[in-house]
Amino acid sequence: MERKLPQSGKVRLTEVAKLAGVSPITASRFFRNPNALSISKRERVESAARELGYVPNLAARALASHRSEVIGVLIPSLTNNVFADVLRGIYDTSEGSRYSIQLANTRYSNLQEERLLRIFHGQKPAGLIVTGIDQTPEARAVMRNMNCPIVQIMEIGPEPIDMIVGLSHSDAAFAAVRHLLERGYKRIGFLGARMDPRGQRRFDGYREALKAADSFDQRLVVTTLSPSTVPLGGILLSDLVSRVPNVDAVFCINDDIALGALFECQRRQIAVPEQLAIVGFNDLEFMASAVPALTSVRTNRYEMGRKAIEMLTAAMDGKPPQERVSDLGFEIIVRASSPPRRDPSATHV
Amino acid sequence: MERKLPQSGKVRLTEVAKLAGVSPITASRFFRNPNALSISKRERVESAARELGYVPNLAARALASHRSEVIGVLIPSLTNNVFADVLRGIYDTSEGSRYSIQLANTRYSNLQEERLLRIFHGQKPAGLIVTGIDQTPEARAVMRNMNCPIVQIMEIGPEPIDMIVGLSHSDAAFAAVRHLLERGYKRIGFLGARMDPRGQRRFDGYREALKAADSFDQRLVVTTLSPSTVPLGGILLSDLVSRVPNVDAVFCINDDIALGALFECQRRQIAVPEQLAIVGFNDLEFMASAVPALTSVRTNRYEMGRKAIEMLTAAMDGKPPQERVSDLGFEIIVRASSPPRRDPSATHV
DNA sequence: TTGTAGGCGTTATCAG
DNA sequence: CTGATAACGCCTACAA
Repeated sequence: MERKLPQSGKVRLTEVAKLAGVSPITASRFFRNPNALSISKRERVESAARELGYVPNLAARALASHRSEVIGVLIPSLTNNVFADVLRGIYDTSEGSRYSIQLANTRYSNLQEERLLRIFHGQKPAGLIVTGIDQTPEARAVMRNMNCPIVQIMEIGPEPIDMIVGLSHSDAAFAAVRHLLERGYKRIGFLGARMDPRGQRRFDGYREALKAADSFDQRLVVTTLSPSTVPLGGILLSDLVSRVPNVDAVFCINDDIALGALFECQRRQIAVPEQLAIVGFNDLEFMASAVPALTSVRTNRYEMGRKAIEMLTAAMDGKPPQERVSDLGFEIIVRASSPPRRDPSATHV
Repeated sequence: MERKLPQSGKVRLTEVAKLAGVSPITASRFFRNPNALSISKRERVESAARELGYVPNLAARALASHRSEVIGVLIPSLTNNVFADVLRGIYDTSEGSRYSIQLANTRYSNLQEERLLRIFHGQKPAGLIVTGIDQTPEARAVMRNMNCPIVQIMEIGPEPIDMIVGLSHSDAAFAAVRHLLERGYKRIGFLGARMDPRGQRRFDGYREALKAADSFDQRLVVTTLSPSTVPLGGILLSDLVSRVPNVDAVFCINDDIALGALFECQRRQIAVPEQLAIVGFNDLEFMASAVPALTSVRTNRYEMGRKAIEMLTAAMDGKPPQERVSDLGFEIIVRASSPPRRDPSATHV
């Protein structure tokens, strides 16, 4: 019985081997580990493959070897700039390797994440990158079954599934709020949207910093579950100033909210930073351009993606792990929106 | 000879078929075309699959069927917000289908594009999405060899490779500049960065509109090949006003440049829109929030991604093409940054 | 360093 | 509508 599929001059490993005068398995080895071949055969296979224009059939390879050369990547949003940078790091770094990226969007939903994880599970990926540390127990169970290296990205936390690279969002937020406190601000508001787990932990850092200074006040906290957008920053700021007119600084959960807050101040003729200081989070490029330039917390997002792929490929290639936890830290980038406060009641310096 | 690979309770189609009391091929049909089965068998296979937690092996499927269920997507940038929206449309829409997305980043390089296309070629994708209409002849040759439906996105133009969805960037820019002319602006500058093919065509639209009004002046054009960023918008604006101090409006190649230009005006105390009108391109969310709110050209980016997948899946599923060219158009969103000009020399209306 | 043998899980084909 | 049979192209395991 003949198969009728048009084989369109398909070149298989067998053809390459025949032309090179070696057995198929030798040719196969050439593509996976050239160094295992004698130099003469290596060269013969190489030129034969080139001559025939051989392209390996990845499906056959995956079927026979029980593993694909796919790295699954789960992120919660495609729209958020923050992930664009991480993705760039991931794609740039994986491009050199033999692995390809399979991206999926959880839309900030744990259920979606579980579902996607199950799909990935069926594809036997060589490695996996997941966002954050808040996977459900079910999701963690699926991952443990996947039998491949896994890197959690964006933040660090206790009990990593396997490897983890990121920063402590609560520490970063704590430091940002300390910066405001040290510069003399007293009534520091919090503008939060989306309030995903990382946002929650930024809020935790904010609260802890203020509690330590005995300045925490629930009325200063304005949050919503809606996705972060620039316009929303304006709405949140409006809310805050109507509730606490004498607020003197705001810590925004991210830069989009901060920009929206700045615009709202411009609209309301609230002088920034004289009447209100603003601090954002992530340090997107526009923060330096704004008028006034906006203080923010710089996170190493590109680096996070790069590092995740490096850790993963090292593990997939069987190299001993150098480190399972990589804290990429953060940096408070101080700009004009949060100068030392000129407190009328303070002595002149 | 036994294989030693731990099969870890792997559930195959055979197991499902056995439990359902049908032949493997019948079970196989269930997953591809349930309607070809009698209702009773359909139900038996379904419950058996569910009970066993069966997940199809995509590699085996691809090997046996000679086609992968992968849609290759080539975009020039991961950082640019514009593509994030398109990607969201692509991922959202493909999620329901049986196709998965393979994303690759050309980094605005034709050579990268060719290289990636060759890689995709080897993977026999079920469909392909490429950005723009400026593929090299070599790239076009590779694509023709791929023997799968192809959709070009972002813009429409002559000689589509297969299908195409987008808008005319020159028409859109022309309309934006016409808007300024009609509102009485005389010296309309152009701020351009990156200057990729779509940027070039926006410039073409700008130039044509001004030439038609006999107002084109090369000194009003400030461009750079550097990637677009908000800070760059400020630099370009500085350049423009130092060259043509009495410029009364700027058309910016995109919204990032427009925002940077606005910030620079704030810094230089140039009143917007009284002294200078600003128009951007893409209508990102922040345009409506800015102070003043910025006029822009809305493009249907999410819809572009959605439509591309729809056209592709229809073609891949063998449906007759409804349309090979889909012009999604654009809309000038007029905001406070480009009001009718109060020309001192004009009569009062 | 190289080769032999057999199977990975699915689907195409054709016959009922 | 259903089933028997034979691939799909490559790789693992083992032996030499």
